[in-house]
Amino acid sequence: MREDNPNWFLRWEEELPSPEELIPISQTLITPHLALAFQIGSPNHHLGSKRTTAIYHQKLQPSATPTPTPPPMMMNSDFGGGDSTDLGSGSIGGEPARTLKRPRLVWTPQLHKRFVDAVGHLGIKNAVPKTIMQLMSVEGLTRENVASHLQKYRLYLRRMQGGNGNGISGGHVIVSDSATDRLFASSPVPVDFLSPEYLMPPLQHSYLGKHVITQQNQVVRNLRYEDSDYGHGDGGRKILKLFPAGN
DNA sequence: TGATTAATAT
DNA sequence: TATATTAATC
Repeated sequence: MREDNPNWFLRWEEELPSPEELIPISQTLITPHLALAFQIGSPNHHLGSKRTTAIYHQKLQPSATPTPTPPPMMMNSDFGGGDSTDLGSGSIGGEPARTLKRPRLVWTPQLHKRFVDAVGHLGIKNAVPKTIMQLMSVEGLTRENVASHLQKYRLYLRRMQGGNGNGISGGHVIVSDSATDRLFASSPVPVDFLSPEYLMPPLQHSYLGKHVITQQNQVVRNLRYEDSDYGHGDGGRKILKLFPAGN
């Protein structure tokens, strides 16, 4: 139990961007499937695609082919060197963003842990999508991904705080059995986020700065795309999966 | 401009 | 169901 150990939080606080947990990415992550998925200019009339908003630059396109042609990707894999995050930048090969859909992100426990760790290290004041995203330093992760996850995460915290059904208000341990909460419950909740000031009042300002990022950009994680039709074989949306370290 | 939230879409 | 997107608002 964590309540018993006054240092439990100190510990996980220190373990944040532990590179050990990150896998030294050094292999190609983009599979032919991926490439295909991205070329989804799609032989199939992408009718109904009202939103062309999702613009995803093709960094996987070695050749300058503005046209949706499925080139066997193969952007060399050895970017395991020191490239940290390029997806966020938006300009890779100088290729302007293409209008491609970003694969749906899967929040694996590992990824979520990173998220929680980042939040814990940032503190209330700085734990906003942008900074969280930056601290997480995961290639391909967008501010929106984080914002969306953060929204859900906050709802989770709130449920717990109020209900007190499973969570422990005063304490720090939160236990939930709801299938929905499994992911969230799997990681310790940053003390800052348990603060009533954070959960209750919609106050926008008035928080004084806490510590800011201690370690920054950890550099990439293992990234990989997977094929699977999420429930309904709908359009055939691809899923982006970030694998746990050591995998 | 970016963050938050709720609603809604996929 | 989980995640994405959008719109309204701060």
